Amino acid sequence: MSNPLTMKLEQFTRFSIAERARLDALAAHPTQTFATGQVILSEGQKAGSIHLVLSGFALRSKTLQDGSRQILAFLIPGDLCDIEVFVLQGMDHDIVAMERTICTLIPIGEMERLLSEYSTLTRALWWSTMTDSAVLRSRIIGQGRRDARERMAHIFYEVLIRYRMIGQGAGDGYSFPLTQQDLADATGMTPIHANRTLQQLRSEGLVEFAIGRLRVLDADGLKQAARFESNYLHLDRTERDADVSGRAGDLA
Amino acid sequence: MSNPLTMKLEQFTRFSIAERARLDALAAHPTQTFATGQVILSEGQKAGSIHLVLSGFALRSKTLQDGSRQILAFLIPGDLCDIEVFVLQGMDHDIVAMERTICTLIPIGEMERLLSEYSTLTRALWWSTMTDSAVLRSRIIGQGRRDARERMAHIFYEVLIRYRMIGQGAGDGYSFPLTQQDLADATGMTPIHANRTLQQLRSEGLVEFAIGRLRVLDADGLKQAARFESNYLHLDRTERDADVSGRAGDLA
DNA sequence: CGTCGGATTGAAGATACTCAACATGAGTGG
DNA sequence: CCACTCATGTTGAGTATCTTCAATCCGACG
Repeated sequence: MSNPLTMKLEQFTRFSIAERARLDALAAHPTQTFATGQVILSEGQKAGSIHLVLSGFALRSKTLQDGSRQILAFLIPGDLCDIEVFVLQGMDHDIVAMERTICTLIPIGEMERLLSEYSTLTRALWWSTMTDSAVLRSRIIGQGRRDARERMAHIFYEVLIRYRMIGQGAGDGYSFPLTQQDLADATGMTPIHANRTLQQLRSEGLVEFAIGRLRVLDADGLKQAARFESNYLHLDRTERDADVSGRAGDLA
Repeated sequence: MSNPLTMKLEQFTRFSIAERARLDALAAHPTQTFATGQVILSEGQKAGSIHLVLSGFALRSKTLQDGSRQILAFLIPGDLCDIEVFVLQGMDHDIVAMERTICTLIPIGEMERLLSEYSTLTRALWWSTMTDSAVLRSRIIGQGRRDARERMAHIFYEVLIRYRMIGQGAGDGYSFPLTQQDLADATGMTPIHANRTLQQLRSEGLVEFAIGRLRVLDADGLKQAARFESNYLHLDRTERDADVSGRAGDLA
């Protein structure tokens, strides 16, 4: 079966049989399972292997000296936690599992071999890191120029799209195991204000946010509320997000 | 003479004579000069060559439909505007020159050859994009968890450090050709509030901000005011920022 | 049944925004 | 040389958004 990384990268490239097999084989490596709340990688750490999320949900977070925390990104299946190890000396933030999360550990050497062997893969991975950067930029725009409601809607919508990229989130919502406190740390507000903002989105009939799960009731409305601009995700081969209510099946 | 890209990358790697020569030779390519305010690359555009800033000052900016603008990053000599062209279909934001700015245009093919030829360079460039991401993340932290004064101080300090990485900014401040409107767009405030925040930093004796030029009067104070955390820049070979008042000369 | 983490509500206060006026300086045309 | 415009910077006053500090509620779990 196709691993979620393959699925994600296929948004961008069409792989040969050999490349695809090689990529899928990554999931065969030994895995490590992390419990809810467990730290996958902590600031300063430099692991000997690269962590690929196979299933579950994790996030990048940074805690400042005064205790305030900022959530930087969400990691869903198919995301690499730390390709940075290739070149940087250590993590500059933490990665924490928000539900039972399984990672494949890819030895650095193995990854290096893979990259030198298949230049298509190198490009695909590069694409992946570039779109990650684009997501970071879009979040800066959000924090700088969007109000609380728009920011929260934007996060919900972005995660929805990303789930759909790996062929999930079509049914009744998707796994989004955050507390309102976490949500506040992601959007840069206080938990109180996050609560009220959430209530607003609920009352507008856009989303339902039960603990651990988000259900998008009105995707178009949510997109509008977020003032979402689609182009930054650089989806080459997909329908983009014109039809989010649509079929997950034909992404593969 | 060494081009600013070489200088920057040497923060991370030590190059062989051949590699260094090859890298320096990039500056020999045809250049293009942009006037103040001129758009170097605009959203949606996909140029046939990669733009490397040789001298001047530019920024990445994104204008939303409602006219509000967010400045995403500053580009100083040694920065690449659009390595993304390798893998993405086009720019998702604009790049604008803020003073007379000279770019080398490196044909994509040439860059590809360079990368396949010298794996050290590939790594070094990878390091560069990774640190760029780290800067983006730090800005998210800023927008989310720092107040106006801290945000502005942070931007000033970050640019100071980055200038020092390329061996500049030691004397009486550095080129920072922004209006208060631009500063507001970078920090996510209104120009009025940017003005007042700036006045505060001035009255505290931390900086002087004449038009087009920033002078840091009290680097340590500024760092403190920004609640700056040094590690995210991943400076391997330099003194980091322990001694910002110090000597630019021995960076090379 | 009590405790505990999360969610929710209220009210007061701070930070940052809006709107509007005014100052300053560079550049332009009469 | 002066009047004019225009972009930038500055200041004031009123307002909105978001925060702080409480208190309360609720369901899960021992």
